[in-house]
Amino acid sequence: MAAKGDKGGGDLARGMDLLWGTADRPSRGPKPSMSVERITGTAIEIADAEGLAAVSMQRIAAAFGFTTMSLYRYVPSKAELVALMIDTAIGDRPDLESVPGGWRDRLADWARQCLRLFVRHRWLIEATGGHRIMGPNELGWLDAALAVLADAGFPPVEQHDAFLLLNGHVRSVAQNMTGADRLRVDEWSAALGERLRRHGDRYPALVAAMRGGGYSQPAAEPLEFGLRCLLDGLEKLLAEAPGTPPGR
Amino acid sequence: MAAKGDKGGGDLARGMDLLWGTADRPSRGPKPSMSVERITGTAIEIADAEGLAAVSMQRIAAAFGFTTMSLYRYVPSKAELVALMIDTAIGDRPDLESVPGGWRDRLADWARQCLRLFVRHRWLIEATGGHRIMGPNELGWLDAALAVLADAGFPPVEQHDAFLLLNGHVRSVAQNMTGADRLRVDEWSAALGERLRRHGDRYPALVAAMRGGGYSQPAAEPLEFGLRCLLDGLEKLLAEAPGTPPGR
DNA sequence: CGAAAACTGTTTATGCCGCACACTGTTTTG
DNA sequence: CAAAACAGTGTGCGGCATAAACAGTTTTCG
Repeated sequence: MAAKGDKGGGDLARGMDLLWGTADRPSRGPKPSMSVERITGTAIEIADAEGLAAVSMQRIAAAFGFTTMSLYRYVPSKAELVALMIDTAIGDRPDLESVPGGWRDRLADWARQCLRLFVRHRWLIEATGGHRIMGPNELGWLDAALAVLADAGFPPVEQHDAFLLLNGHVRSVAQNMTGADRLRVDEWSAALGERLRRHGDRYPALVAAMRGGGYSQPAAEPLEFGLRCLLDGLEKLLAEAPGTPPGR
Repeated sequence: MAAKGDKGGGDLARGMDLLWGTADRPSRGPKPSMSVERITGTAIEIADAEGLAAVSMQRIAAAFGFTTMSLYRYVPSKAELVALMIDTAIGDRPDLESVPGGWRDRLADWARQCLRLFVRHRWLIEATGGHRIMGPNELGWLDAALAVLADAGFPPVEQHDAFLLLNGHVRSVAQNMTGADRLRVDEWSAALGERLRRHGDRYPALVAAMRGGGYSQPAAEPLEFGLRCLLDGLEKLLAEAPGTPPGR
C-alpha cells in the first residue's frame, strides 16, 4: 500500500517514491540492464563534465548503449531524473556537531560545505532554481542548519528566515563563481572596461571603484565576507532578543 | 567605425550595439515593419504573462502576424533578445539620492525596488542566472548601489563584496517568492508534511520548527529580515575599520 | 504444463525549438 | 536604369521530450 496504494498523487507520487526509495522491484519480466542509480550517476557525470544543457535523454542512453526510450522504463520523465540528480549530488547531510566552536562556526561550516557542493557540481545552482519539492538529502541539509539555529536560541520563524538568508548567500556566491569561468574573467572585465571607457560618465561610482582596485581581483573572498556580515547581524539579533537563553 | 568597424568581436559586438543603442539604421531597403523595441516589448509581455519558457521566436512573431524568421532581421539570436529583454525590464537606475536617512536607508530602498522588479517580471531571476555581460541599465543599478557604499565609507573591494551580498539576498528572496506561487504553497507544505509524518525522525529540527510555527506562514518578511542582518553586519564592519571617515 | 500477465527494450511518430540558407520583392543609391 | 541593400518568406536540418504500438523475455497461476 505504501508504494502503489495512493495512486491519486499521480506522477508526483511516483517521482516521490523514486526519491525516497519507496519502490517494490518487479519480479515478473526480464532483469533490467540498467538501474535508476546508474542512470542518475551517469547523468550527473555528464552534467559535471559538460553542463546541465548537455544532459539529454539521448545522451544518457547513448552512454549506456541503449535507445532513448529505454530510460523511460526507469524514470517517468526528465524532470524526475533531474530531481534525482539533485538529491544524489547533494548527498548526506553535513556533520556539524563535531565542528569546534559555537553556532557561528557551525553555520560557517555549513555554508562552506554547501559552497563546495555547488562548485563540484556547477549545474546544481541552475537545477535548483525555484521552489521545488525537496528530496531527502536536501531536507537533511536544511535540518542540519535548523538544528544549529535552534540550538543558538533562535525562535522557529527566525530559524526559517536565517536559513533562507544563509542559503541565499551561498547560492549567490556560487552563481558568481561558476558563471565567472564559463565566461572568462578577463574577457568579461575587458568588455566592461571597453564600455566604461565610452560611457564612463554615466557610471561614476563604478569607474571610481575600478580605479580603486575594486574589480582587479575577482572578488577576494566573497563567501567569507558575506558570512561575516551575516553572522554578525544574526548575533546582534540574538543579543537584542527579549528573553531567550542560549539553548543548551 | 563605431558601429561596424571592429568586426573582430563578432556576435558579441553586434549584440552590444543593440544593447547600447549604437546602431546606424539602414537607408537602402524598404521600411521595417517592426523594431527591436517593439519586439523586445512583446517578448517581455509574453514572459510576464506566461513565463520565460513561453517566449519562443515563433510565439513572438505570431503576435506580430509575421513569420518566425522575420525576427532575425532585427535580432541576431534569441540569446541577444533575452539580453535586451533583461535590460529593458530592469529600466532606469533607481534614484537613491532623494531617499531620506543614511546609507542604510538608501541600500534598503535599492533592495526593495530591486525586489519589486523581480516580482513584476518573475522571469528575470531565471533569465539573469549566471555571470553575463551587463547591459547599460543593469550597470546603472550597480552604479547606484556602489555610490551609496562609497559614500558610506567602504573601500572599493568591500563595495564590490557588499553589492554582491545585497544583490544575492534580493535574488534569493525573489526566487523563493516567485517559486512559491508556481507551486502552490499549501500543496508544497502538504507534500512536506506527508513525508515528515513518515520520516520525521530523520529531521528532528525541522519537525520542531514546524511545530513551533516556523513554517505556518510563508516566511513573514524575508527581505526585511535579511536586510536588517546584512546592514547590521556591514555597519559593524564599517565601525571596526581602521581610519576611513564616513564620506559625507 | 501451458496460457496469461508483467516486464524490458525498440521502433516509429508527433510537435516543439533555434536557426542556416536560399528566395522574392521592395526601396534607395550610384 | 541598373546595382546594391534591405525586408519578409519558405524550406529544411538537427535536436529535444515523449506518446504509442510493438516484439521478446521471464515469471506466475490455473
